[in-house]
Amino acid sequence: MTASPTPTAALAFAHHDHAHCVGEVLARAEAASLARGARLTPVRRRTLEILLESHRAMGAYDMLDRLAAEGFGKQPPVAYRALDFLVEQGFAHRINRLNAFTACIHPGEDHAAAFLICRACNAVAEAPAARVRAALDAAGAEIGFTVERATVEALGLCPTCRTAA
Amino acid sequence: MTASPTPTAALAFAHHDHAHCVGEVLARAEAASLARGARLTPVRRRTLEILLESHRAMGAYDMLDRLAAEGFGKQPPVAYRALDFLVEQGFAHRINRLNAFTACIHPGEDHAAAFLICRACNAVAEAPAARVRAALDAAGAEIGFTVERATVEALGLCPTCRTAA
DNA sequence: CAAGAGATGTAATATCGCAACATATGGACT
DNA sequence: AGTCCATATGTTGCGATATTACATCTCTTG
Ligand SMILES: [Zn+2]
Ligand SMILES: [Zn+2]
Ligand SMILES: [Zn+2]
Ligand SMILES: [Zn+2]
Repeated sequence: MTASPTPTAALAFAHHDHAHCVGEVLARAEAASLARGARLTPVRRRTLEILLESHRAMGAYDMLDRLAAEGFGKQPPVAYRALDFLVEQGFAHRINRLNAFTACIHPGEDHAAAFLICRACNAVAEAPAARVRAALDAAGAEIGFTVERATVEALGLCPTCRTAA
Repeated sequence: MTASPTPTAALAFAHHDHAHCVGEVLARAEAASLARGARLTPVRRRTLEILLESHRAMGAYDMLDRLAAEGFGKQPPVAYRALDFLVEQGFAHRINRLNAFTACIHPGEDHAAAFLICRACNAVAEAPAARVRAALDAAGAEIGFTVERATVEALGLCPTCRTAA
């Protein structure tokens, strides 16, 4: 266990000490919740854990199945509310293209993210998108548009699937 | 859903000779269809016209209502198929964030687009996104990811609404 | 004309997401 | 302690979005 680096986008497509990265992110989410007075309740915490463990983008109904199997509520709002909370707190992201959610790899920090979705294996990586965001801000500025929130989702091939093909 | 795209991104948020811009774009789509052997049939053509005339992002079911009222089929696939065709041909774009579709302002050309969505008036502008795309390609390349298709959607304030506020 | 491809239409169903309401839980305050 | 209130959790029911499967029609091509 060297240092304790922020999980990087590259990790999403590679093997790694997953249990460790789950614990790391979860601990950060807990700290951030505490710091800002948000309540990381059992359902919410478990929802984040499941997202982290699956290490993929998950649909709300997939999450609902998991939660229901563990004794939480069985109706859609249970999953949607927990997921919405995580998104609001910056602990998870919504991937519009997939109607799905994915855990954030650096929860609590303010950051622009781009999502790289492998069309072959469905892995989703969260990449830093500061430069993408800057280019988008500039494109908006040219016509007087002020960008507040951005959705950037790329479909393509991850290194592994690219090699395989 | 209330939005509005046009020939240049700047025009999207301003008044202009709309009838002319509709004709212009439609003519280009026709030429492109002819050139590549795609069949711009009556439903498809009418769907594109409606998109252009409405000058907004439209949901599939809104489009279906319009088409049904004009004597075309009344079932969802009628709208979805026509819209899918237009998207495939590059005559329209899907705005994932809105579950809606909008006419492309330069149909047939190969281009990277970013969509600027005003959160106040729901107008949608299609902005050139070559630089955004380049930045995204670079972000992917850093971890060996090959970007094939990108979805870039920004939420913010258009010039008009910004001034009003 | 016959055969096949592609387009259009319908019915039925799958998937995604939310509003409304009831109940429970946990502090804050007498 | 007990009351009050905000928040969270659970439910029913519904609305919006999207697709599959199949029937029909229309072109084109030999
Ligand atoms: Zn993130
Ligand atoms: Zn892959
Ligand atoms: Zn376009
Ligand atoms: Zn506006």
